[in-house]
Amino acid sequence: MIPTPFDLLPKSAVSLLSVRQGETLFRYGDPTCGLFASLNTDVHLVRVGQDGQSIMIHRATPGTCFAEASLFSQTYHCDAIAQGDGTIYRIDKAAVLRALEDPEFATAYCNTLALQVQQMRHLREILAIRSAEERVFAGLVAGLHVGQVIDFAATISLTHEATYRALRKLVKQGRVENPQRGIYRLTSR
Amino acid sequence: MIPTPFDLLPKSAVSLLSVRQGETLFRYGDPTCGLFASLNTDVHLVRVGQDGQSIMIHRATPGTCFAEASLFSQTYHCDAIAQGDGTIYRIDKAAVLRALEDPEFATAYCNTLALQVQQMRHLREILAIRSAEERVFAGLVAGLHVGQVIDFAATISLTHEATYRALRKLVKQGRVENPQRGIYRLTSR
DNA sequence: CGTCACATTGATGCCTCTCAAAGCTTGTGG
DNA sequence: CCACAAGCTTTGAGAGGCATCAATGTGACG
Repeated sequence: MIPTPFDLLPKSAVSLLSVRQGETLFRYGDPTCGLFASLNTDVHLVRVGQDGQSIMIHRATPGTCFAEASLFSQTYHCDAIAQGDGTIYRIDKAAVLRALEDPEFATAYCNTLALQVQQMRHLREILAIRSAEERVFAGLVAGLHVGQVIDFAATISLTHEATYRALRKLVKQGRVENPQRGIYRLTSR
Repeated sequence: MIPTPFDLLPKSAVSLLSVRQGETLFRYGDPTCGLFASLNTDVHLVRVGQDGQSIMIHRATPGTCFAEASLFSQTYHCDAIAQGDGTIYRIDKAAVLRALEDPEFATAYCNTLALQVQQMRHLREILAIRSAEERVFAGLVAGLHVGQVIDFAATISLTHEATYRALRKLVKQGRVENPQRGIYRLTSR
């Protein structure tokens, strides 16, 4: 149920949290107790700017881990807010640090982290694309999940209006198909 | 000389490469032989798009590692091109995988990777800022090194002209100081 | 002293953001 | 079963800002 490296941990290391939409898992400055993995809801990691505006720095999706850096830090560096009702795994910090003694776990975890770095670099590449049309297309090529178009737009840092217009252009060009209202996918697959 | 975790490796795991500007360290699809750390020159990781345009996906700076994901992959997923003459460390893939058996190394390396993920998320936050002025300021706050303004502009995905104009505005506001031509830093530090 | 790369500033146009409104779908309660 | 609300989807009009093209200034280096 939990993604790759953490099924190697003892059961006691993992605890289940039931959360409701809008609930805060941790706040900036809280002492770290571990990292998290969501089962079935998005969790937004946001940082509150000087003028009170919240900026999303990560959109954790079901099946992915977040707050990994907390393992090596004394406090959390952002706020985590559940985007819906659901279940979230909390993985104990001390247990993970202990498990790193096990080569199999250590290797698997490094693999996970290295892949994440690679993915973030890919996202960075996409964000560097100026044209909304090409950015949306690159996002689709990257395999980003287009569930709610609004969330997809936030992931690639466009307004949802610009994203809709870009999607429409891509559909007209035949590069993207739109089988249902609100459903988009690459052509020929 | 090499950043944190890798001084734990045996000397034989690290080899030095002398490179010249424009030289390619590896290409997309090459079988992986290890990861790299540059001593004194930038290395650009670029991916070549369908229309032949090269897109920078990472700007490795002196003292940082790159191509970590190659440890767990059979081939490289981008091209690496040295931006100047200099020396680059190549760290043997097999040696690192072996070193992960050592808990001390494994923990240190996970720490490095987790921090990198955190930094990438921070960069992602910066790239999401629409206003050039605020984006430049956020880049400075993040501690991004403003050596060549042109490179700094590329890092935050702005044209260098927009970056110069934003810097000028920030200087006028007193948020940034410009002690010398081409040198910018935050005020009061 | 000439070349070259970076730094800096100017003018223009396009593209995306912003604000606005209407269509579509789902769910809820009367 | 209908009405209404709420949220996503879609499209429109206008404005501001960044990209783009262009030119000049400046310093380093041979």
